[in-house]
Order: sequence, then structure tokens, then C-alpha cells
Amino acid sequence: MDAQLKRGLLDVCVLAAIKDGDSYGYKIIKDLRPYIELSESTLYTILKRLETGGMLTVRSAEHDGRLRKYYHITDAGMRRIEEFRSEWAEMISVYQFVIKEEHNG
Amino acid sequence: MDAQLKRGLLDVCVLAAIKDGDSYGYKIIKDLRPYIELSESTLYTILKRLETGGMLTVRSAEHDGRLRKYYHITDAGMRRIEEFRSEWAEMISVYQFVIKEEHNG
DNA sequence: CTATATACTTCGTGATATGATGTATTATGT
DNA sequence: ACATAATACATCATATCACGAAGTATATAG
Repeated sequence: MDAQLKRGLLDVCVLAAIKDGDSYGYKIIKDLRPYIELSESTLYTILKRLETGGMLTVRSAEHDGRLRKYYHITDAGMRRIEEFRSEWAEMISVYQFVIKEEHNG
Repeated sequence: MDAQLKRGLLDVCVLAAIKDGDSYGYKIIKDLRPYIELSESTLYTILKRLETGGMLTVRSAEHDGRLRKYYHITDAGMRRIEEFRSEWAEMISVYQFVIKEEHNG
């Protein structure tokens, strides 16, 4: 997918990946892979940003002797997803403008 | 609309604004206003980029003593619009992933 | 004569995705 | 035993990009 198109989707995809249960970096990447590809450096940047913005909280936990940071969505994060749902209507209107055919055929 | 979401749409919106007939900066902004808002500095940056990328060509013409630069879409530009049409399918799949409800109701 | 609309240009800034690189542990293959 | 891949998180430098601010210039409306 076009790099610029991805930009608008990444934050909300990451939020969606944790909205039905806490998750951690590596798992988020794998869960999102069927829908959108993102690298580790990209994900951790996004997670940091979402944390700063109050969209999620972080908790560290040990799993098989390895450290994991579990991310938990906040109410604000859930609201961001709802907001995206509204924005989709605008997206559709833009899409229709872009692809509409003129009657010159 | 979310600033990041806009990013993916702007280039293709500008191309769409000239795809049915040459147009110029000020008019493009007004034509796009119902769908997406963009400032002059933003538009001219985009036009320059699209020109560099071979998506459009420019021709200067005088109109009522004022200079105008008319932008004309190229085949590559038309192909970019078609590409966007394909990307839309991916967008829909992402959208559905983001907004889908779990059965925990 | 003043304000608004038209029309294009340049500059600086902040936001952001990403590759490269690094650290460390566990699992798999030969 | 040794190498490779997978898991897991972190940092840095870079390139792209939207946008506000400010500037230049002409035409029109009040």
C-alpha cells in the first residue's frame, strides 16, 4: 500500500490490535500483518506516541524469562477508534470524487 | 479530517481535480473544498511533486492580464488514480479490521 | 481608498515512517 | 557443539511531507 495512505491507518490499526485484549509488540506486528505491514521501529514509535497521547497504558511482565511490555487500550483509545469510524464517511466521499467518471465516453 | 489520513488522499485528489480538464491552482483549491481542505502552500508543494514525478505537465498562460499555470494530467497520472482504486480494496479490509466488534457483548 | 478575491512563491517547522543497528534470550536444525 | 532463525524491545539518522506565515502582484467591489 502507498506509504502516505498507510500513515492515516497505522495508529488506529495498532489500537484495534489491542482493543479486545492486551497485547505486546511482536504479537501486534504479526496480528496486523494480514492487513497492514509495519516494521518494529515503526511500531515502537507508534506505541510511544499513543502512550504519550493517553491512548494506551503500558505494563511490563516477564514471560518465559523474557521481558514483555503489554499494552492496554484506554477510553481515549476506544474513542479514537470511534472517531475513525466517523472519518470513514468522509473518506468515502473523497474516494467517490476521485474515481467518478465524467460523461464524455 | 485527521491530518495523517489526509496525506494519502491529497495527491490523488489533486490529480482527480485535473483529470477531466486542465485546471490551475486557485481553482483546484476551490473545487476540492467540498471534499478536502488544503492551503495554497500545501497545494503548490503537491503540484511541484506531481510534476517532478511525471504525473502532470504545466503550461503558463495569461488570463485577464494575470498569469496562470495550467496543469495537465499525464498517462502516469491517470494510472495513479487507477492504482488508488485498487488500494481502496485494501483500505476497506483495514477499516473492517479496525471497527469489527468482538462477540463479548 | 480600502478590503477582498485572485494567483503564484518561498521558507521554516513539526510530525512521522522507516532502515540500520544494537542488545538479549529461546528454539530449531545439522 | 554450533549456526541460524525467531522472539522482544530500543535508538538513531534520514527523508518525506503538510502547513502556517509571509511576500509579490493585479482586479474588483464597497
